[in-house]
Amino acid sequence: MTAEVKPAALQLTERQEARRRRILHASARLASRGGFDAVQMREVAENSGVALGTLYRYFPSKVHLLVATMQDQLQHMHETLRKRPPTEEEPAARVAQTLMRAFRALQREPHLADAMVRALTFADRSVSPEVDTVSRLTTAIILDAMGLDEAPTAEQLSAVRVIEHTWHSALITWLSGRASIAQVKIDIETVCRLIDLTAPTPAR
Amino acid sequence: MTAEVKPAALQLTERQEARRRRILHASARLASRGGFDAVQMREVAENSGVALGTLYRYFPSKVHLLVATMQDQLQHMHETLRKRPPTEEEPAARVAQTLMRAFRALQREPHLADAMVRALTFADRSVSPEVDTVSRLTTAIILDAMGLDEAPTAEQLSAVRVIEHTWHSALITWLSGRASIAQVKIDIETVCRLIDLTAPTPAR
DNA sequence: CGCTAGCCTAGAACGAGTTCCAGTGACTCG
DNA sequence: CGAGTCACTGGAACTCGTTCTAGGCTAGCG
Repeated sequence: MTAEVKPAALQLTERQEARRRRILHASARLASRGGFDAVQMREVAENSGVALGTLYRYFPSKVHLLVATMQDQLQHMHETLRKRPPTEEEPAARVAQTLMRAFRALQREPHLADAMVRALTFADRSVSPEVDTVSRLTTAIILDAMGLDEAPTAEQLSAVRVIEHTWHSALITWLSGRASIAQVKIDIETVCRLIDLTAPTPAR
Repeated sequence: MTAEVKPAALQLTERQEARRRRILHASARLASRGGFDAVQMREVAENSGVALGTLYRYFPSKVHLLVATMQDQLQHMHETLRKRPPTEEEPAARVAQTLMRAFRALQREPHLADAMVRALTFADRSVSPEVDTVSRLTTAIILDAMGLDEAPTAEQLSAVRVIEHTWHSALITWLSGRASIAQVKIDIETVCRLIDLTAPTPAR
């Protein structure tokens, strides 16, 4: 990671950066209270001391705002995870361990997780760039966890994409109460087996 | 003292069943025009010759309506797929072939697919039973495609769940323009490898 | 110093999902 | 036959995301 890749924010002044932070903070706070529905644009604006129109200048829709919130949280998590890399040996186990850590972190703020994930999957084409950024962040977290020596192969990247798919979707089923935590764990462990399967030096 | 009954499936008169059909039909038609946003409750009501309040009696929210629409379409697809079972030999290939067929069918009505999938992933707890029905239908389609002789093992069921996760999430990335059709194909083929991996009598 | 350009604020206004209400018609039970 | 019940109708009303308008404040520039 070299420079800030904020697309919407080109050279913000300090006051503007502070506003942006206040908005994201208010968004996360409201989200952790009551999830997606609790993040109401008027309230976000009020809580961050900004006019409604200004909020919309910074984030052109509620989904944009929540996806940006997710970016923020993910960056946080990425750093945290980096500080304590997984203890397992095998790449598959390392990824599973990392994702379960992330999952436990989300469990602590289920409403926030709900808001962010719902926004992410509900996002339409107009939010694609931002969603893509989130996706790249997630990919980076997984690749980090794998602890590869060399660049990943195309096959491995496919496996990582599938793991991401499973991660998001499993999260949704858990958030909507249709899957238990144990089931999410099993699903993650199952999909992580793909990593062994696509290792360049097969241990099959 | 009459017990509260689920309005969906229990003891509808003929006129009511006809109304329900008209509503679902109007919903699908509007969805195939312009996706999620084009399905407007007032318009659905008008197009199916029903008052708005009545529409809400049958389907308590737009998401409920669209998930029910998906149920309907999935049932259709299940029958169609049954009539032409996959030609491949190996279970993994059979499932991949079946899902790609389903995918091509969705490509023909991308807006409809958009509306249904967005509704599905956006659904909150109040829609859990309906979403679960959709999930069971999908599971049935995949299990059918596998062409098992015996009941699936727990491991296989995990693999099927992961395939479902991947299916939904890959669909979303395609619908929001962040993945190409080729990429969806690769992801599906990748995840289907889990089937071989969890086969009770390993084919390799 | 005054002007113009932007960004910001307050608040009205609009659209679509959802809820509510008064009335109507049909069917059942007494 | 009469009364009550219940689904349906038409439409008003409410909420919240989003857009629009008018005016104010700041900054840079002549």
